[in-house]
Amino acid sequence: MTESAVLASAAPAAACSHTGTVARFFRALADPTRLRLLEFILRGERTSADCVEHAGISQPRVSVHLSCLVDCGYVTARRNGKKLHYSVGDPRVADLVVLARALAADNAAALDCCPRIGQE
Amino acid sequence: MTESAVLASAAPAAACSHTGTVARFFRALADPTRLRLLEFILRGERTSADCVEHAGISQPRVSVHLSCLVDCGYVTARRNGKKLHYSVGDPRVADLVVLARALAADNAAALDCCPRIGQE
DNA sequence: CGGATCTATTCGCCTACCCGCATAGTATGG
DNA sequence: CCATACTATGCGGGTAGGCGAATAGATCCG
Repeated sequence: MTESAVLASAAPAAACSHTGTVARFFRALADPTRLRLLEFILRGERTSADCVEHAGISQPRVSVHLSCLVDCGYVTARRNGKKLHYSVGDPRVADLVVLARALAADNAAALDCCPRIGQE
Repeated sequence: MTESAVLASAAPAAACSHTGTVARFFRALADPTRLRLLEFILRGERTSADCVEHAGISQPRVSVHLSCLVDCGYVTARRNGKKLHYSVGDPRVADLVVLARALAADNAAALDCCPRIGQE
């Protein structure tokens, strides 16, 4: 790792990450299937098989969604034998979801009528 | 308004809003243009003209995005003379954005490489 | 090694949604 | 009231990203 790379990763860069990156971060939660999976994993470590059963869609689709959640830093994967186990390490993820749920609940009526966003 | 409707709006329904609704809520922030507008308004009350200039897209498009943010409960509109002024009333909105920015910053590298989500 | 699981990738299709442009609607001030 | 901002809607086109189905790749156990 170069010196500048070390500095870059050490610096939080927090104040100024690009808006596009943050939008992509939100996009990961903007799909009902992924959000459902994340909240499922939030309640405890889950295997892929657990997730497939819970999501009610094909294994390949679930694999893609879980990869996405991992890439975006929401969950981490741990291999144990043949199986992968997924869990949420960062407690801020739960905070984010709880906060969003509270806000969404307070605006559910208007939200459900917003014609600019698909009906489900 | 019916009695049951009154009860429904009085009850927070907080604990159990449907996942689809929350996903729709996130979807509003999943677009870079809308997120950019929200963060702009978060820094102070803005007119539509301010927003058009800041966003760099056409007035009709900005109008649609602002309507979406209003519908989803992120911002409120106030008319003063001919102009509409937009602002963020609920402080939790700022909390949500700050929290998401912090998480996104800590995963920026992986996020930018996630092939499941478009490159911008 | 070889078969049995478990997980990831590719393909084609289809819908959601963003954009610019043109136009319609609405509130205010003279 | 009417002209003039200001704001919202409709349309056509393009791209992102969701889905199922088929298949390829990994990993472990005997």
